[in-house]
Amino acid sequence: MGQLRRVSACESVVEYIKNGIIDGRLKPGDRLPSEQRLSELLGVSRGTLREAFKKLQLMGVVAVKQGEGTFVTKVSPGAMMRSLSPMLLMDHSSILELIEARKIIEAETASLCCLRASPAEIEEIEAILKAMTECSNLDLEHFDELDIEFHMRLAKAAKNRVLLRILETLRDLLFEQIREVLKDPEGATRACKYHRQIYSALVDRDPKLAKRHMLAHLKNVEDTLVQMLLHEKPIES
Amino acid sequence: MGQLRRVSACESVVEYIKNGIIDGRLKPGDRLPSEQRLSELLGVSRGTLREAFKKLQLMGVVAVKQGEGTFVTKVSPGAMMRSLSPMLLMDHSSILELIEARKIIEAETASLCCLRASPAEIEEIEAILKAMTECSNLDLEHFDELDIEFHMRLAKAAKNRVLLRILETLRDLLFEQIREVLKDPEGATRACKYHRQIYSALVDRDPKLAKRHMLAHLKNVEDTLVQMLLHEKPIES
DNA sequence: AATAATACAATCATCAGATCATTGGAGGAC
DNA sequence: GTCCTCCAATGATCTGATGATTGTATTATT
Repeated sequence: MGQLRRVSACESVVEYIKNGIIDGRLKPGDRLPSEQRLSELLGVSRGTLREAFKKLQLMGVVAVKQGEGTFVTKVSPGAMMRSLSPMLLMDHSSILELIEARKIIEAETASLCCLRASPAEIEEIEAILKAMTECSNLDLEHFDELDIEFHMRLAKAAKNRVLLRILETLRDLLFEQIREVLKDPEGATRACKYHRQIYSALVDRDPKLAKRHMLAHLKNVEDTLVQMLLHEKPIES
Repeated sequence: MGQLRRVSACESVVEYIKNGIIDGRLKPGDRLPSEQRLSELLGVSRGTLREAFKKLQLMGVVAVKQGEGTFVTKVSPGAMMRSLSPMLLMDHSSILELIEARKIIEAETASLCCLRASPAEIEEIEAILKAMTECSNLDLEHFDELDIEFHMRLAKAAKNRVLLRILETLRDLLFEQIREVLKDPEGATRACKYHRQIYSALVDRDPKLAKRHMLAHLKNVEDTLVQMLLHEKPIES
C-alpha cells in the first residue's frame, strides 16, 4: 500500500539541487560536478540526472553547457532570454488574453518602478532609451531587443521578483508577436515616443502618470496587433 | 563554421510533438506511441526521448503515466506559468512579494469579473459566500477551502485564462500562509465581511468598487500576515 | 451468472556501459 | 608574443537491460 508518494529519483535530484541553492551550499555561478561524478555521488544513473537537469534548466535554475559543465544560473540581467520555452500553439483569443495580462501587470510595475528605482537603475534605463532612439532610424535589427530590455529593466527596478518572473514568461510567449509589431518602422517610432513618456514620468517619480503612459503604450501595441491578426491569419511554425 | 545552431535531438522531438498538436495530427487526450516505438520511429534513443518528454511535461503539453503511456494534455495559454516556483517561497521578503503580486492581479480580475461574469457564475459565487457565512461560526475546518474557492470563481469569471493560471500558481505558493490567517476566527469573520462587499459590488456591476474592496481585503490579509511573520520566525524546510 | 483473486502483458522508471561532439586550455611552431 | 594543433574534460546521444506500475484477461469462488 503506502502509495502516499513514491518520490521519483528524478524529483529527488531536483530537490537536492534546489535545497543546495536555498541553504547556500550552491551559489549562482558555481559549477556542479560532472554528470559522471554527480550521478555516482547521488546514487542515480546519468539518464535520471539528465532528466532532473532538464527540469532545472526549464525552471531557470541551472544552465548546461556542452564541453564546460553545468552551472547554477545567476539572476543575471535579461541575459538569456531566447533559451526559454517557445511553445506557441496559440489562437488569437489567447494572444489577446496574454496581452491583457501584460497590460495589467506591467502598468503596475511601471508605477512601482517610480517608487523604488534607484538612480543607477534610472540611468541604465535612460541609456537604453537613448540607444533605442538612435537605433530606430537605421537599424531595426536590434530594436526589438532594446525594446524588450527597456521593459525588463523597468520591471526589475520595481523590485518584485514574482512580477518580474511573470513578465519574463509573458515576454517569451509574446516575443514573436512583439517582433512583428516592431518590424514596422512606424510602430518602432511610436514605441519610442511612448517609452520616452514613461521614462519622463519615472524621472519625475510620478507613479500614476507612468502607469497611464504604460497603459497607453500597451494599448497601442494591442491595437496594432489586433489589426495584424485580422489581416493575417497564418501561424508560422 | 556554421555554428549557427545545431538543433539538439531533444529539441527536435519537442518540436515534432508540438507541431503535431498545432496541425491537428495530435489531439488532447491522445495517447502517444510507447517510448520504445516512438524512439524507433523518430530515430532517437529512449533517453533523448525521455528528456524531450520531461520538457513537454513541464510545459504542460503532455502527461506521462507509468504503466499506461504518455498522453497529450489539454493545453491552455496559462500552462506555461507553471514554473514560477523554483526556489521562491523561502524567506519572508518573497512571501511579501507574492502577496503584492496577488494584490495587483486579483484586484484587476475582480474588476474584470464585474464586466464579464454571467448571471449563472454570480449565482455560484453567491452560493459559496452563503456557505462561508454559515461555516464561519462553527466549522473552521473547511473555511479555507471555501475562501480559496471564492477567489478562484471570481478569477474564472474574469474570463482570462492567463490571469487565472497566475493566480492558481500564487494560490499554491501562498496556501499555507492563507490557512494560518484563517485559523483565527476573527480573521475568518473579517474575510467574510470583505467577501460580501466584493460580492455586492459584483452584483451592482461596479468594477471600481469591486477593485477597491478586493484591495482592502488583501491589504488586510497582508497586514495580518506581516504581524504573524514578525512574531514567528521559523521557516520550515 | 456475478464477483473476487490472480497472472500476464504493456508501459514507464531507472540503471549500466559505451561512443560522438564540443569546449577550453596546454604546449609547440613561427 | 601570436597563432595553431592537440588533448583532456564534459555534455549529447546511443544501446541494451532490469524493476515498478497499471490495465486487462483469465481463473477461481460463491
